[in-house]
Amino acid sequence: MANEKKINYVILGLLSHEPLTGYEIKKKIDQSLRFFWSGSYGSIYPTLDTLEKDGCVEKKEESSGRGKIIYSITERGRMLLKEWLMKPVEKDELRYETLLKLFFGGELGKEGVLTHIQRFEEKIKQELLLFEMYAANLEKVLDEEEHKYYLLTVKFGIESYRAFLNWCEQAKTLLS
Amino acid sequence: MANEKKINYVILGLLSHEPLTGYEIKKKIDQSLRFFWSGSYGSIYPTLDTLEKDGCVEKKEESSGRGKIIYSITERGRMLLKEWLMKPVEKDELRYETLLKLFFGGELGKEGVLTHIQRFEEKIKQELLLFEMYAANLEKVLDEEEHKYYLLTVKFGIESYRAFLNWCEQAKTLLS
DNA sequence: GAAGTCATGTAATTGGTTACATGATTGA
DNA sequence: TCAATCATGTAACCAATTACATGACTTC
Repeated sequence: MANEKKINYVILGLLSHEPLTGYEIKKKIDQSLRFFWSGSYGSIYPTLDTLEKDGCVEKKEESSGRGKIIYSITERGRMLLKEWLMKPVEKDELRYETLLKLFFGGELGKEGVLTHIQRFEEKIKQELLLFEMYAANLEKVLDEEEHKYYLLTVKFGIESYRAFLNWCEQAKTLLS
Repeated sequence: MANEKKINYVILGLLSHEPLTGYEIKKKIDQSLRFFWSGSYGSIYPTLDTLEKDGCVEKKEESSGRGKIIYSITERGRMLLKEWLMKPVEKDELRYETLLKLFFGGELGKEGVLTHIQRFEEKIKQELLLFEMYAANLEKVLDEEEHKYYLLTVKFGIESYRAFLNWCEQAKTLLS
């Protein structure tokens, strides 16, 4: 596992919780990590292959049923995951097209800018509701240690999105 | 300008304010857009080329001095920029390695997680100070219309970063 | 005259995504 | 039986970044 691309660690991290198929890994990413990470089949399946060749994961083909391929993490995989987890973070990146369009608002005009803010606000409100539901569910099962860490990331989403909504109000005032 | 990659519009947007060289475009991105966008020479110079071939920008080579190539936007470029600005936003994306590492905190352990939170907090505090300076400067020159839109994006940064710091406190409490 | 910045550009690589192909299983 | 979902995989593409190469101008 010479290369350091993050999808390696996303997969190892998810497998460190429980054995999963490629398909299930994709679902976990879309459900639990979607706020701060993404990944496609086109990166997941090939990465599972190389992780197996490098002895970081083991595969087990179901003999009955659909013949699913269930991957689990090896000791070596767990070690490499831990090593990466301890390293300082390299990059936290925000890429908001909304802000890009607002920055060029002089060309777009006030009405157009307000439309973007409106759309943004609605999307954030919806997402926030979901996050608040996740958080409420996680709070109920905090006895399990890992849930604490999931909750941490959900709370990050909640705090951020509340701030975004707060900003929407400010922005509308500033423009009116 | 058949393809829709965003760097096209970043450049057109910056040139809609004033004529610039490729080098200056890079600086503007790093200074004013860095919170929500990025771009490298390897994408800027080739894009300027194709934008010129498509009649969206015009170049003017300085005869004296260093022979800088100064680009300015054409009417066609301005039109295409406006068209894009009016379209709904396609993607607002956050990619925070910090949150990824926290999500796998079960494997890393409490101390490790706290270290990441600490590092994150320090970085955000520094950035926030800068944003607050920018905002203060912009508030002084709000008579110029475009500054309002710059301020909007800076304020987004400020609100977000304050929320992040608030989350850091919550997180530390939750873990202790 | 050396270091730093200004300035333009390119080749190789990266870290993916998208779209497609294929087929089994499940539930209405 | 038919749509939806489960499940695996690949080929082509893409929007960049990184690292390098080159050289002029400025400032100490």
